[in-house]
Amino acid sequence: MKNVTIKDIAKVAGVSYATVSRALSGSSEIGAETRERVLRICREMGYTTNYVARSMVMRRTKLIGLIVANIDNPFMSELAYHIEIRAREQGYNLMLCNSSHDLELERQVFTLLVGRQVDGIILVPANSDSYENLKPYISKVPTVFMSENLRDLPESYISVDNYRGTRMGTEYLHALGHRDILYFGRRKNSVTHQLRAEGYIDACRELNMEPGFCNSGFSFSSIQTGYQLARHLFQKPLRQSAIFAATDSLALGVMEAAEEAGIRIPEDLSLIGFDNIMYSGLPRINLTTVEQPKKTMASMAVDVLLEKIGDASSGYSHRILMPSLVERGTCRRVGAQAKSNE
Amino acid sequence: MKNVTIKDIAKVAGVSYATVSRALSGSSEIGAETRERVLRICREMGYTTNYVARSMVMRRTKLIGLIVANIDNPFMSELAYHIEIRAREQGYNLMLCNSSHDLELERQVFTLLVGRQVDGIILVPANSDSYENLKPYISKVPTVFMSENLRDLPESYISVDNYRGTRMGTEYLHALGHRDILYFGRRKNSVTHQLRAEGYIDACRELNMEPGFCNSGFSFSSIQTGYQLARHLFQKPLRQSAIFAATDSLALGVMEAAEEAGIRIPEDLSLIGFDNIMYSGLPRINLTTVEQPKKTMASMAVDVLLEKIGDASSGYSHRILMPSLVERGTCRRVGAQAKSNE
DNA sequence: CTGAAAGCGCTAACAG
DNA sequence: CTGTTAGCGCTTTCAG
Repeated sequence: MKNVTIKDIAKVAGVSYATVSRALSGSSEIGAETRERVLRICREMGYTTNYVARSMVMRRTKLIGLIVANIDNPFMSELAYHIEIRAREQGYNLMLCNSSHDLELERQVFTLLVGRQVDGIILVPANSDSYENLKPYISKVPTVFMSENLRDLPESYISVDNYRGTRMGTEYLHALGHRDILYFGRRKNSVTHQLRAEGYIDACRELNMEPGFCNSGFSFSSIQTGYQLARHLFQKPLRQSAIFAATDSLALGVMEAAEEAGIRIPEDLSLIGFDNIMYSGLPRINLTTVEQPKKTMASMAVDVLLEKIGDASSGYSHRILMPSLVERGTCRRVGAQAKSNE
Repeated sequence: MKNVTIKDIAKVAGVSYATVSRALSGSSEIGAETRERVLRICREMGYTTNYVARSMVMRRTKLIGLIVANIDNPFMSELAYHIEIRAREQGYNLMLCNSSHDLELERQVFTLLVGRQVDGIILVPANSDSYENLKPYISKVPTVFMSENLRDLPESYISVDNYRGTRMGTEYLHALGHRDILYFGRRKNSVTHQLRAEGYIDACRELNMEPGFCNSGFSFSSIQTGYQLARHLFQKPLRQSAIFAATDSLALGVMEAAEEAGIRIPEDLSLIGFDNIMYSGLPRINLTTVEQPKKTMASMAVDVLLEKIGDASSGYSHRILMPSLVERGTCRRVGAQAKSNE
């Protein structure tokens, strides 16, 4: 199991181990024949660089810490997939941690990652308190936030334009003839969610509709949450002809409850989500939704982070990407009179 | 950005830095008052252990490499989730890599992880050639394979009893009155898939049914693959009354194609899958399937790996877990005459 | 162009 | 109980 080191190969090559290091690093200050010979011996002896030792002296690890609330969540695992690939392209590897939506745990893994000497951290925060929660530690390592919008906080983040997203969705529903739309799953402790709600509200105002809400409090979005909430909601007949769910997961929960309550989608009720997770494109689900450009967000997060790693004195940047509407099968055109009937 | 080291705190505490190390490691050979004082100073100065340096001398990193074909796949991200949590409980962190179902890439990231000095590797292989592919490198680091069954190869793996799984499913379908079942998506380069096919075949034999196949060649399972294959299949009227899909993803593809072809599930066709990915429990999907106990598999993989790390001379172990049937809504009871009609 | 030597931050003998 | 010292494997001046 003993790995062959630079010294071992120096010995058989009959050179100093500094020379081996030079050959390996492609340094110019080394003779071509020596380089070839050393490299050949490396290959023959199956040498592999010890990155731990290298990191020690180079004072960088080429490691990025990735903290997600829950990798077993389609939105985050899709991000993680693209982040890993992009990072590796750039010579970085990923150290993955789940915060399990827990601020305490999030802080714990953050400091742990710092102790591991990661060169930077990409974070999909547990909630809007994450920034405050991590503030004392963030100065220790280049960090970029993802998905959660930090408004004008002095830290880099990548986010979609959530406000525009819900505006677009609301306008789409309006164009389809809906005049009474329920915003479902408004969440408290998330700026992202607040912005989504604001986009919806403003669109309603401009289109002369009355905003209406079904709040989810502090619980983060999941199919479960959506289901519970919707089940309660469907106990009384619903005035609205459409539901705008704050996330696709929530929308999926709505679907489940609707099924149970005998409410047909889209015949009786139109439904639109936000995120465009993979589930949503499934046959029978076919959820109309507002898409977040996850692959772009992922590469951008890596790029912004590497920039920051490269130049510690650089400032911070906020990148807001445009969402887009994905029309599928859960929204139905309703007549002008649909509003008064429903 | 300069981190405070053991030396810095030794200086202000007025002790040697070995003493600081002792205080930190909770060594017994140190005075209680000294320990307290040192620890207090550590806290005050915001000291954090440099794990890279520690790894260097301890010759272990407390890092586990996790290679999955594609983290953006519900089966694997669920495994990853549980693996990460279990590993962290045991003081290990995860280095995550995607092989993207590519043997060449898989080898690349494997050696990369070895160079990173991970203490062990958990691998969800790209296909059945992974073992051969990685053979020269596996000796360098404790490794456990997951999900793919290695038969009697001398390497540790965790797998579900795939043979029993399809047997169970087939018997279930038979008990529901089905007498002609199509096995869908039989794959070539995977022992796991071969075992699933065998379980189906043997069950058919014993129950006096004629096995029938729709093969997927070498392409790994995905909704796409299932859809393409099923679309082709549904061009001619189907003799069978039920389809056993080799994986849930494939089954989802079947659903999509069935929808398009106007075939109702389960009214016209019963469908059963394998894996029980999260998608399958979704409203409207509600896929009957054979479940793999993913959380158990994940903890077990970590435990087996740590055992191996702890005792390099220990042998290998094959752990085969029992699958279970999850009855949902895609299989329908058919009359005794259903067979002759369909 | 190549060798010698210092040192990254930490642990672990070995002395005292 | 505490200090001294020698590395872990590698990169990087600094001499030659």
